[in-house]
Amino acid sequence: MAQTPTTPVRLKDIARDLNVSVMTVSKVVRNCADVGAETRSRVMARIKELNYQPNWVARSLAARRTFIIGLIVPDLMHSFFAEIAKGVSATIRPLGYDMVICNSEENSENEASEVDRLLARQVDGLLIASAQQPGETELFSRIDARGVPFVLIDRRFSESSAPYVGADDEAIGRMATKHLLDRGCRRIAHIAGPQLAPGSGRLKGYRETLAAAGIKLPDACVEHAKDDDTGYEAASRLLKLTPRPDAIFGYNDPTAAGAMKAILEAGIKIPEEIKVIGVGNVHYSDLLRVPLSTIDQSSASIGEQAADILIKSIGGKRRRTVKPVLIDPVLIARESTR
Amino acid sequence: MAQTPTTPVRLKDIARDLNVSVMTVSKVVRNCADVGAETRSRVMARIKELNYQPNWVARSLAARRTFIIGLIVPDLMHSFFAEIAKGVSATIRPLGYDMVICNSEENSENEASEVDRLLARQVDGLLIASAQQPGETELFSRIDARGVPFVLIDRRFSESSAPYVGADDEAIGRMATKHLLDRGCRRIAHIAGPQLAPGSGRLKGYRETLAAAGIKLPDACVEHAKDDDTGYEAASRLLKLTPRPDAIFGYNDPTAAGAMKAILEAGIKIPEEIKVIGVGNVHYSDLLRVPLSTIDQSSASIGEQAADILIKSIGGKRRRTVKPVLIDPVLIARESTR
DNA sequence: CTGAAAGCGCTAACAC
DNA sequence: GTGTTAGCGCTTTCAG
Repeated sequence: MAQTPTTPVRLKDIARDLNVSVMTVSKVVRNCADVGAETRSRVMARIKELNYQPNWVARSLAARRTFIIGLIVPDLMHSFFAEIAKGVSATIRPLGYDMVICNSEENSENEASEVDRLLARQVDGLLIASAQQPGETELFSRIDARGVPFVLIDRRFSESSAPYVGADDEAIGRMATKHLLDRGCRRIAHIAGPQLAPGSGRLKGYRETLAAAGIKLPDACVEHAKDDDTGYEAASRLLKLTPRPDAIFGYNDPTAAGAMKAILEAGIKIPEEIKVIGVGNVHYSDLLRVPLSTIDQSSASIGEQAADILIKSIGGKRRRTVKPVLIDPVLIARESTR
Repeated sequence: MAQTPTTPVRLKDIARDLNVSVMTVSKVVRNCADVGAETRSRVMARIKELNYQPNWVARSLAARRTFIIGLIVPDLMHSFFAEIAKGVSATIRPLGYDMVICNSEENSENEASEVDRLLARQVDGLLIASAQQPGETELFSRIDARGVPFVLIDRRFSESSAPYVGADDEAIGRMATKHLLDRGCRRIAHIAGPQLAPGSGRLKGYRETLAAAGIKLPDACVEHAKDDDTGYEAASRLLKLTPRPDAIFGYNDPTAAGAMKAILEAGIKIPEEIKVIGVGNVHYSDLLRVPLSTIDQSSASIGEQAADILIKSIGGKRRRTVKPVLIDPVLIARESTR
């Protein structure tokens, strides 16, 4: 069991055994073309035999490339970010990259120090769902100055020229609201999220759609949730309005689920008396007493596409400005808006 | 914005500027004691001025330590593992470690290749929620042979002498079952999970507790869920038994939530006619139509303690065998077992 | 096709 | 206290 640690095999060892130079072995390992067929197979044989594994730290230092990319998210527990992480990982792994994940805890200073750590580790690129204040792009300039490519995800900063990949939040807002209109609702309340890109985009889409339909609602029809857990209270307040809303659009699923809870507790029927829709298609939406209609934002796809753009700009020249990628939302209609 | 990439400052640059040796600067950076007070402050000043950041790749190569630990989980989307990851991260970050996360997709070969990658990256240690077949410990021996410390989490392999940290699954099974007994239930059905450590531990605890209470139930009272999403079907089958169960214990929350859905759809009342309990305390348990009672397994704490043991065995000598750490479960009683 | 020379940026060990 | 000598294990560059 606990045998004495084995010193890993090095290029040098193989070279010595075979009476060739370290260079030759290195070339075989990296699949360079300019190696004689016979030499190559002798080397390959020995490599298998000794189960040689390149030391990536040494390789990274010499090649000035780590094949590591950094991912910074505000909170891994949020299934949205976990799914992005999964999408990123699935995209980069086959290309030989690994990913180090950092949590900023939704705090801009943590984020900055994570960025510094990652840069010190010489990551080849960065993916950031940023917790910087809107408009605050000093951190991004710093990364730029280092010449390390990065892609912003989920939270957009139009002041930075960095590529951006995220859900199309305005489209989400429009889609949810339109769906509710199509179902015959007219007094559509909204529980809005924090004033970051996603929350305000969805709110904007909601307002536009109502306006386009010629519907005017009192300001009280929009509640603001600080937090994922405040859907319940927000909905409780909305239920006291007269006339009562006939629909509630929650800026994400937890909020909408909280709203559903408040509604059902008040003895009001979903979807007959109030329809409810959320955003995110979290995996339990379907398990709620009334399965929750939702807008799917294809989180995995956000991770995949962001990773894709990043990888390309790593290999490539100075990055040409990439147009923001807005992922199209998909409506998942379930019982709560039947 | 897109200014030309700046070459990072090196120890050498500072040394040259100040007419001291690279070593001296290195010592200041690492806070070694043996540096003159004045020299030190001159160096420090220049470090700030130039915003010097050590190159961790070079440092890792020279010091033969990366301060990176690898975490391998079957699925990041599972909030249980995401929470573990968060706990790990929170524990190691302040100590200067970073974490690279790999997904095995619940596949033993993926896991093995991830382990190899991580070893090639010279990680200082490994945390593994393993997808190896029960009893299959060849992979672990390989890691041992390399002398890299690792800690097993969630899935236990008693054949390996590696430290283990996980929930106390038998205690979980006992606690859930006992709670149901205390509530007056007698025909307690169980939806069991896959035959890995957690699933079978919970099943065992369930059986023991029933036996201790002198209750004998037909085999049909235990259904097996392949998958998190099969709670619904499993419960549907259980509901057809006569006499009908008066309680269902799901091996995790998604399963229990699926069961709740089936029960409510059948027009049966929770908790009056059937009580339901799950495991995991996922964050939405509370949002279900009937808030779900559950056993909390303190996932973050699993990550923290595992990371703790790992870090200690990195610094330390050959590891002394560590007793398995079983985290005590906590009962969260909600409406579904009132 | 093969290999020698020259590092990558940093640290360990030991002199001075 | 400070600096020297040697690398860590690999790749780049460029001769042969």
